[in-house]
Amino acid sequence: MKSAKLIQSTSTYKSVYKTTLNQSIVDTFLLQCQSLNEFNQILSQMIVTGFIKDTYAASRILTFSTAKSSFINLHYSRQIFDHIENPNGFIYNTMMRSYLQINHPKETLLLYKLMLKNMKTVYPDTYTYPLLIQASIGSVLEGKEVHDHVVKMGFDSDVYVRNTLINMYAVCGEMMDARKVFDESPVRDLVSWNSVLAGYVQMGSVEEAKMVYDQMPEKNVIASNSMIALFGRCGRMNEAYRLFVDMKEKDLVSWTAMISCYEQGGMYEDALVMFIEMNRRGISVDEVVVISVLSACARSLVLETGASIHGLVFKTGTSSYVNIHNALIHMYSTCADIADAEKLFNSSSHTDIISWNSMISGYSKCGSLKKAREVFDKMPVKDVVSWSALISGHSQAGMFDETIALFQEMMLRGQIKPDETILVSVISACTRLAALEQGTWVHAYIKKNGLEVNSVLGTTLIDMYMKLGCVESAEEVFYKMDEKGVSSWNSLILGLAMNGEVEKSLEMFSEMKRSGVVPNEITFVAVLGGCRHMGLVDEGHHHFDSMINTHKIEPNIKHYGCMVDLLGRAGLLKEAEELIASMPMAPDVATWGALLGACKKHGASEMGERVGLKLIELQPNHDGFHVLLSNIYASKGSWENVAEIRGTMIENRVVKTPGCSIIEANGIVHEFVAGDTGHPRIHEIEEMLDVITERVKMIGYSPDTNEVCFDIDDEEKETTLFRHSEKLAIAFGLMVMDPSTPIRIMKNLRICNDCHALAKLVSKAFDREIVVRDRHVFHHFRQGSCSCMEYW
DNA sequence: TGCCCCTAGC
Repeated sequence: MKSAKLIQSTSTYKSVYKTTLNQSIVDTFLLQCQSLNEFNQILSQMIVTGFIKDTYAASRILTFSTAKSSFINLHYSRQIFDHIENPNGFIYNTMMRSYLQINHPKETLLLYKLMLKNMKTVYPDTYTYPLLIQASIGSVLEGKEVHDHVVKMGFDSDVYVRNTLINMYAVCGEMMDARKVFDESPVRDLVSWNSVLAGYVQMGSVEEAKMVYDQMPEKNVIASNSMIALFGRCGRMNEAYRLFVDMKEKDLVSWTAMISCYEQGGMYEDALVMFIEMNRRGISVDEVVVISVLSACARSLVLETGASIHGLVFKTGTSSYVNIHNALIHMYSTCADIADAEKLFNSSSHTDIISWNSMISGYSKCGSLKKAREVFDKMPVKDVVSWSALISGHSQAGMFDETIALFQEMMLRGQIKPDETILVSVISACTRLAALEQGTWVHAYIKKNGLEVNSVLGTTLIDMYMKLGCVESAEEVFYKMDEKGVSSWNSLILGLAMNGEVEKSLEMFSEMKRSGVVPNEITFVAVLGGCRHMGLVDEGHHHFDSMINTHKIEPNIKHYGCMVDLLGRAGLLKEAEELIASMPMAPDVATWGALLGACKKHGASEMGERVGLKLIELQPNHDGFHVLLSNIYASKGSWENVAEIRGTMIENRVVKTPGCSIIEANGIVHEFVAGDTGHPRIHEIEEMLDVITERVKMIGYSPDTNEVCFDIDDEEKETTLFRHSEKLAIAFGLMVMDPSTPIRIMKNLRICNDCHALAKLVSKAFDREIVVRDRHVFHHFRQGSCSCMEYW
């Protein structure tokens, strides 16, 4: 009865055997069986003759069918299983193992339930529980349940069962439980030791792993290889190497582990030397080691070695492996040998997406974005890496508009979800373009889709919000981050200081130290920069000293630059000049430039002249220094000297960088250049400027004409001043933007005294918040005052 | 009939 359905599918074969079946005939037949047809012949015969009722025969046919997954699918095997009248433990185990092998652990567990239901005729044995334990990997709860059954049924003394339990807990990251099973084991074999060791290795718990390894009664190659890899991952190269040298029997994997340790630790030369030594000793190479060593070549940009490895793998015939082929293309394109990359790429069948992606990133790295796009367009199937290579390629080439356009194209097509690399590229492009709306959209997308904001992505978001003047949003990102790296803190500290919240910035610096994150040299650039904004001379000195003495960080030229600027702005010009003289390295243009700025601010025209002339000598084509020096002369009315500077500027072909401000209004970015008359709404803007002037003059504005360095009369000076790009942008913002939205402006140069004074008064007279980011710092203008407290 | 099995990547 039970066999009716199965016979149907096998009925065409019923007359093959006339003789009665026995095990020896079945065995002979199975030995030759190579297709489903042949299999069905014997199976139908077994059913018809009733030989299938023989438990041993049934187990043989089921074992055979589960082993031949190439022509018998598991569903069919299950049908056979269901037709076996008195399946024993062995038959259950075989079926359960098959489900496990095709990754259907749930079916394995269901079969166990069936087994328990039929407990009168069949019992789980020591072979059943390892299978069940493996089937419950992925759910600790299920694993514990199975563990309970093991104890209840009395199988917990079996070494196989215990070892599988150790492995299960270790894989699930439950090392306490793994360790408990291990410690309580009456018998421990090599597998027990290796399993518990593998758990610690996977967790990266190097001390625990080391302890287990040292206690092992006999050290096997696999355990030693794992330890080498673990030491490497933790950056403990010396220990990895010592272990490697001390190993009595090294195999190919030991060499590979050591080489990839070096490769991943950035010690590319050591990796290559080790590979050469391996070859010299005549140890054969495999795919894994070749890929590792090619990666070392790519990362260290040593094309020649890479090419000689190419020669070697060509000889051994491994170059035809797809993975090696791809690694070669990657190596050539990364080393900017795009011609050889192309040659290999064109010689392949183009079926592998990885080689296409390598070509895209190769062209991107060489700056051939057009070619990268061509390859991209020709690709039959694109994955997230293809988009990532193209998008980050454009971002790295400074093509920010294109970066965002590509991202929009990708989102529009809707097939690929962006990964973290893409998001980081797009967010930094938004930062550079001051495209806050677009950036905020990306952030909203991340939140909406519940994407993980890891340290890098979070830091990029903080950086964006801070550089676009949205302090609260930046802080929100920071507090929601799970893992805060030193760069996350740096972005926060730097951003707060940049936005005029220096006190908070310094508080965060203390908080950072309290939370155990070790500050690095960038942290101190941020901290000293904060002190500089507020003119906190004593505090600046204190942090500068603690950097050297407490944190053992050698000050670099940027730290000195900050200190010079801090002292100079505070009017301590002599002290600043002395600090420059005490620097262990040659002061750079920025350092002298800071001093020159300070001279201008404090009207120290004698020192200013000296420093200015020195700077012009150091960098004759820099526009800013000429302008600064010229301003120093202009402010004391030395028009002859001003004219002289203008002469040198013409002689040195210095072109004054025009001031340029951008403002994003209603999703569109508008650009204004000083003296601009090109904007389509320029007449309205000019009318608005008149309105502004009238209103602010009533509350005490008078143009600060000292800023204009040319010898022209005061009325004309005033007109020139009113063509400054930020004023045009402010007027435009007042015209078109909703009063509830702050007017955000990005300027390429520093904001001038006059524009600063005007912006303060506008914020009061028009009751509007204005945010101007200049080259150095943010100015949040609210109700007549500015967050920079007049330090900029 | 079984448990552990290390090394690589756009």
